[in-house]
Amino acid sequence: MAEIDTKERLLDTAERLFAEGGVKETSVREITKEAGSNLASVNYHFSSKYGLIRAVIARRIEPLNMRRFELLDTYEAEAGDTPLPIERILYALIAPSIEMYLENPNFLRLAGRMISDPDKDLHRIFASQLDQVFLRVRDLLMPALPNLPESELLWRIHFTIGAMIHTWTNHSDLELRSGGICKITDIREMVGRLINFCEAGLKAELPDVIK
Amino acid sequence: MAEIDTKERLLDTAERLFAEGGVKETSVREITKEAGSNLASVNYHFSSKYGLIRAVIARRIEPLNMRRFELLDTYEAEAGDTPLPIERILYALIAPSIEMYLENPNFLRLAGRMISDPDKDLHRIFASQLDQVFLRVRDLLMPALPNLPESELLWRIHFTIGAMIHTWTNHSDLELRSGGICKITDIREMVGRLINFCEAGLKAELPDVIK
DNA sequence: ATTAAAATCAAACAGTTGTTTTAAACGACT
DNA sequence: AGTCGTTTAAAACAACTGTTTGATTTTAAT
Repeated sequence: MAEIDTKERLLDTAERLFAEGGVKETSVREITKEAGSNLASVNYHFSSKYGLIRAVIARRIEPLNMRRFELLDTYEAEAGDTPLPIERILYALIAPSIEMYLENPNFLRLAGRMISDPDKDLHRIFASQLDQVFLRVRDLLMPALPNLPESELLWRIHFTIGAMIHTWTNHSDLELRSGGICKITDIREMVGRLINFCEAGLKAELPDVIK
Repeated sequence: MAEIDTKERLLDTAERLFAEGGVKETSVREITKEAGSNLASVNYHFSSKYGLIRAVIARRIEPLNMRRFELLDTYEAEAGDTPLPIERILYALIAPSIEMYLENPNFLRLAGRMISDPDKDLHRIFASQLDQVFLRVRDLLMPALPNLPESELLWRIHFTIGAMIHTWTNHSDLELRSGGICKITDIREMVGRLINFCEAGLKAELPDVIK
């Protein structure tokens, strides 16, 4: 039988339903019904709904971050002692989500929403992952932007992440507003635009007030 | 008696609890208990919980958008036939939320979360407000950036809004990550940084690939 | 003071929630 | 064939949800 594991079927179904309808608003009954499993299966395999949520997240987010660090490691090895080009740092930060989007369009929307989730534990799961990336990106950007005060750099990284996350989560709004001109049929193109935008923002001249 | 209206007390309490704990996860019982009113008062004054949610939103979001348009109108009148400086357009887009934050720190976090709310009606309430601002900003930025293809401009506005919203919603994360270096004690300074970042992003050179 | 509308109250309603329980079925191994 | 741990099944549980009801109080105008 080519039938998939109940456990994995639950993960897939939950991921989709969570992304479409929200975590709190999706009931265990909906998930198990759609997954064709028994109501009790969620508690059996994941011990609670919360356990299922965490499993859905863990399955995707760790590989995503791994890929970012992989790319950064590679680029850093190539660069040797010279500072990494900003564009490459941004590529390593942003591009791995492309692959994730292509193989699973649901998760990024879910992730984007969870970053500002009111549930502190859920929020922390994502935030702690971003913490690591954030610090690594900071360390790499500092030599690339030596004239920038640290606080200013940190704010700019924050803005960059914001632009990235919002693009993940709300690109369908832009498609509406632009009358269909801006859609992510070519997601690579979109990432190119985003990197270009953020690179310019990171390199921006300091206004006299702050300087 | 200097006692406040039950209706308004419900709005205030709901706003705070929604922001802290989420809309779906905050029960009518919590709200009415904390507001010191009867359980039925929400249904009496707002006909349903959903009605209360909409009232909470409407009370803040309309003045916010009004202020944006006011500023843009003023600047446009001053500028006459010359294109508006990008910095001023961005100021009109971003700065009104400062005042809102100062007098009510809760709402912006709530708003930032609702923009990507899975409930389509709630999402639309915010999205439709942003639609108007988006189009106005587009019309003003086009003459200011005449060499930019429209699709590229639209994407960049989208990135700008993303940076703005994420900053509203998640600045407390940055405060943690920066070890307290970046906090919004001076929110005006933060807005200055954000405008500076986005202006550079909007003005960025087109890479050869897209050009 | 009387009257009618507006507001509040306690109580109950009907439905959904995540979780637990107990029994049955399955699959692999001796 | 029989025994073991693993998985699935149906049903019930206790708690919580938004909403409604009908009586009571408060408020304001005549």
